[in-house]
Amino acid sequence: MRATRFFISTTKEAPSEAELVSHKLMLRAGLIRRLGAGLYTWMPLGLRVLRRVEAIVREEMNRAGAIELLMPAVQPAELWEETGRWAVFGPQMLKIKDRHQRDFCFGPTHEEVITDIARREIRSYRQLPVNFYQIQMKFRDEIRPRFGVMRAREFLMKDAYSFHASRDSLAATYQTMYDAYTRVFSRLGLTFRAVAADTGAIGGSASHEFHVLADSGEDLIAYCPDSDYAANVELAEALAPATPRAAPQEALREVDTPKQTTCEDVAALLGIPLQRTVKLIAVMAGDAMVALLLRGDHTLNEVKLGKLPGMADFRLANEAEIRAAFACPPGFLGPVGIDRARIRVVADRSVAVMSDFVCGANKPKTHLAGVNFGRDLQEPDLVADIRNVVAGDPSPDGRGTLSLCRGIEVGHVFQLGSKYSQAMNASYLDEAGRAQVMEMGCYGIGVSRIVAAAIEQHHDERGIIWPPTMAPFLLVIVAIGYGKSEMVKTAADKLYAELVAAGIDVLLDDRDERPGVMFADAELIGIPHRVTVGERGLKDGEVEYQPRQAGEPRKIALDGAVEFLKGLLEN
RNA sequence: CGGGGUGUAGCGCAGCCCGGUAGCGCGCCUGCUUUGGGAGCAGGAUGUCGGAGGUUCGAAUCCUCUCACCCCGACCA
Repeated sequence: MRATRFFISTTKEAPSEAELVSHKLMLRAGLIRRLGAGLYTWMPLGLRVLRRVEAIVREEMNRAGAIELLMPAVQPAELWEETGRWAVFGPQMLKIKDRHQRDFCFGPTHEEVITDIARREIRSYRQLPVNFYQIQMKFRDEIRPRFGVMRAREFLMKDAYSFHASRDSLAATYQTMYDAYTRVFSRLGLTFRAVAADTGAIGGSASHEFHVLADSGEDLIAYCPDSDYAANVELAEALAPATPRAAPQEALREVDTPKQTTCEDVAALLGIPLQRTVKLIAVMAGDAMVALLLRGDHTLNEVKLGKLPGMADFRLANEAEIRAAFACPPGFLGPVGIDRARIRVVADRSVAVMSDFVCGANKPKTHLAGVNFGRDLQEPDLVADIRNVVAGDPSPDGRGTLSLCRGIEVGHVFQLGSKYSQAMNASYLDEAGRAQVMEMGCYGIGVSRIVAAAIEQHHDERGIIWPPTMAPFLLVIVAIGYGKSEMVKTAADKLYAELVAAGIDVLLDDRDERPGVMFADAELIGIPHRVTVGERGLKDGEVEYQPRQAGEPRKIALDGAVEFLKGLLEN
């Protein structure tokens, strides 16, 4: 491709709306342009990258035995009513009406549509297993789209759905997909990690997320450096402390805390570690108030809490509810002396083994110290794991301690089981001629998000550094004075023609720009390899090679340049 | 949805408090010079100041309403 026949639109400054490095660079390099909140045009350069990612995903899906199809982006409401998700998905779904006032949505996902295909097409166990996939635009009306294509409303996704006659078959395809995902992200040159994940509302028995590791990631991942344990913090188990509760040493006493409403402040006032304090979080489960006890240095894990019996629809109590139940404003709540007939107490495992701790006194401007279970208050009604793990916690697999890192979720695989096939009556006849409900798996990859995630991981102060497999061009020829120097034009054209003939995806920068502009653009755009052709070198029969990633520029003979570059790019 | 903020040229911003007919940098156009790291000189074009209403002799500036976007939070297969 010649730059003068392509469309390159770079800027020195990024629009103020961009916060993330990847977002800024994508705008500056002219990969994307914003149309509205969470809506982006993929400009020619960006589209080339997107297509590269798409191609690798497609290759690996095909290799893994998945079969491509393409489903409608717009889906009728009736299908979603069959599974009950028309209501469940709620405002995240873009609902639209046609001219007959019939309800549709712009598909946020395609379980219903594919299950409808399966129940119509698959009648016999002989047709199973089968794995369909598509690469298509999805729309989810995110509460707050942000970070450019990282969390856009319209985004490109690869979604695959497998159907099985048995759980074993599902598990086998799940593993095949897991392996295929590993290949995809490896080929894309990303540093990633597969982590155990919460199955959430979609249900199912097993689930892994694939995360590109980056400090800007929205997800927190707990992993064990000494083993292969890795899990989303939403899921990572905080083991019960190994040491039993110590016997009380201190007497119960009140302490004045005139302005201290947080565990941090109270601990600082008393000069004790934060780990000696207990905080009470009041939540409502239906009409009943539940008091959650967490150590001062821990935070509530809402996913874990929601899985406890009767807590599925919990919410934080508001101030009026708190005052009614505790006769005390928030900031001084504690578990001592409360009406246990009306308020259930759920303690985190780490709190259950504490003694002589500090907590609110249910009295304004007052806390209690030297508090002990059994002596000063009843034991908790329930002891459970309801906190987020922190770095240094023991790994749930018993091998070392956990570390935390951030990740960008770019893939997710689920064993769905029969949730959708049951609801939509997708069945087949088994060998004995009996109708059986199919087992299902689903497997997603955020194709457009990968582009942003890759930039988060691969950039420097000058711009993007594409992994070669997803670069819009593998190599750029910067021709200095192309329009002025016959010598440069001749050499650059010849080199370009020979590289094109060799099947190398090369960009010839034949614009009438100053060298600095062309260098800066090549670096911003992130093309992995650069060859500079100028009169200065040509006089000695040389051109200059410079990798984007790192390393010194080196002079190479013009004569052997094509062979040199071919050899270089084959590695 | 709650809290905070911003809308002025293609992009980044100043001007607003204190009303007087809109400016800077980058980019863009023309010419000359320049050509191995975002050129120099000279000339030039570009704005319904987000929208509507109001106050005023006069509104980018003050008031009311409204829309859009951004940030924080809640939410999230």
